[in-house]
Amino acid sequence: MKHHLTELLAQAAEALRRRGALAEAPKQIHIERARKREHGDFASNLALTLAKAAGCAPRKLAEELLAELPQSKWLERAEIAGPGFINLFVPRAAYCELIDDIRRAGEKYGRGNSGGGQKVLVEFVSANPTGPLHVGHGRGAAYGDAVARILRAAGYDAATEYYINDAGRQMDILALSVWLRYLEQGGASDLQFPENAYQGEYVRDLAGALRDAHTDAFEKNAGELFADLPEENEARVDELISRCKTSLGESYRALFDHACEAMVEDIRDDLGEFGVHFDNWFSERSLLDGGDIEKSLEELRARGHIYEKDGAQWFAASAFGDEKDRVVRRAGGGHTYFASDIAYHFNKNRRGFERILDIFGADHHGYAKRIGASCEALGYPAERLQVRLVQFVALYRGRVKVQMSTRGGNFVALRELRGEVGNDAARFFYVSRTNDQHIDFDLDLAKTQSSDNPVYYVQYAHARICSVFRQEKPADSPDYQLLTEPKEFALMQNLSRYPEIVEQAAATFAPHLVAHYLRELAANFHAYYNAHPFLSSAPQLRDARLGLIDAARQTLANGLGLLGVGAPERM
RNA sequence: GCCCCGGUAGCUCAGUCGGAAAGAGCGGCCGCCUCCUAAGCGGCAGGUCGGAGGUUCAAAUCCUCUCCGGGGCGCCA
Repeated sequence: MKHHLTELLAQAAEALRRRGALAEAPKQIHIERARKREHGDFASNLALTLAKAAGCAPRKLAEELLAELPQSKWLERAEIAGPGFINLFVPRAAYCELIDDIRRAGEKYGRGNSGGGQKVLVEFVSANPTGPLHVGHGRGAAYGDAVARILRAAGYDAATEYYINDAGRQMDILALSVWLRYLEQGGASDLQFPENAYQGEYVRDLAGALRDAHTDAFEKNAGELFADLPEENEARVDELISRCKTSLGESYRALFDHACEAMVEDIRDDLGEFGVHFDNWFSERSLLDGGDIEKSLEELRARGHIYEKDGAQWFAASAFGDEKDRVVRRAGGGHTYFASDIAYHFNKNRRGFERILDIFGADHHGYAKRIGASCEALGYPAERLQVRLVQFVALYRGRVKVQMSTRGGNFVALRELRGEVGNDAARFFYVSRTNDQHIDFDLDLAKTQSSDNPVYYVQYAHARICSVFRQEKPADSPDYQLLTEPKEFALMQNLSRYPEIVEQAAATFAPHLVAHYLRELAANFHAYYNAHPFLSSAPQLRDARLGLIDAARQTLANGLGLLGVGAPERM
């Protein structure tokens, strides 16, 4: 509808240009939904923006545009208002036709092709598999998954991916933590579990599972393990890891893999229950094994962006907008985490994606620039990579802020949140705010007043319509011209906005637009429901009304689907 | 010190590629179930859009400065 009217204005402008009244056709025609009923359905400021260049008063120019406006079944009339706005009125018949369109399209209503089949890779969550996901990861999961669904609806070819950090020190610490718990459970008495190892209860579960699978294959004397350890906490853990590796020899790999695989499986299950399924799980270790790290660094070196200093190898990131240069290979040998990132994005670029979307937690915002710098240095277009940060989720119990730290084991798990408020409420809540807005989540409030959550309001609208249909099925093609109530018109108008919402949400990676839209649409329906009877009205009017709310039901279901939230038939 | 995000109604937030008289939910107050699910609806009250300049026919929206809050700045991952 919007596209069509924009096209009409473009044709009018083009006609003026041919006549010589305009020097050139407008680059972009801006048209928006009118806020007031008396301003029609759509309004354009075209005449105001062109007036200066045309050397002509805006209202006069608007008049000339109107004279050239082609006829269309979508356009009843156009008016000039205020300083020179062009207000466009869509005929009622067009809205009536729309109801049929929606019902015929079914779950396809709202899908568009603004994406043009572009291949997009959406990477999100990517939490270290060193512990269960917490509520912060949940936000990334809900956001990333909704973005991917919306992109697909808008005609993008979107693939989702989880990057597994299955290499590096944090994972060694997890393996060590599991091993120590294992020894503890085996009866080791003089064991001092380090405070900076992973404290969570799940580590004990992993140790228990390790014993179930391998009995006492990993038993060692704990006593000598703790002799003469360094004072400083981090150094002590590193020394313990080193002794663990020496002590276990070949079987360290089995310990490590056991811990890693169990954690990844736990994360996969957790996300699966949350309705988030990834197309691909990408292993960091595969970058090492497949030689991608060497290849990407070699490519950077060949392009002259790697230099040596203080015995380490540096990537000249500052030449590409980063604050400073970054180490990729340490003086002591071994590549940095950043080198893996370079290789990972090198790999992403080579897989043929036209756009690469990284969704990070706000604490990773520093990486955006350096990763972008590396992609550019490797010869890929800077605009291909886009990064969206998801701001923090602060948890409160009453007025007390809950401190979260994965290592301390003092975090609130996504699983716990899901259990308390439910998947639907959690998902809807997570995406109700823009990604760059902090969320303060009061767990007590979520538990005691869950009906305050707008998700129920929207779902209830859907369930109510289904309930009506259990008593009377909607007919196929009623006469929608019978729908003359203002509330009916408001509902139709809002239904017609849905494709625009999807398109805009995709263009700006903004699922919250869908959430807010659904709230409005549900409000339209509830108001209508209370004002006019459906079943008890005259047969023909009844059929028209049932058809209208069927279109509303479909749109609510489609929108909820984009957010990964269920559309229940009963509540 | 530098970088990122935010500051809009009592609270939580939309609106920010400039457009016509600032929007919603919650909370508060007043009403509505002999009738399709009251998890609902109708109405009322509530605003210097953090502050100051600037650009413009037009600024919550763009620019500059400034104040306040949150987060980030390792040869950690």
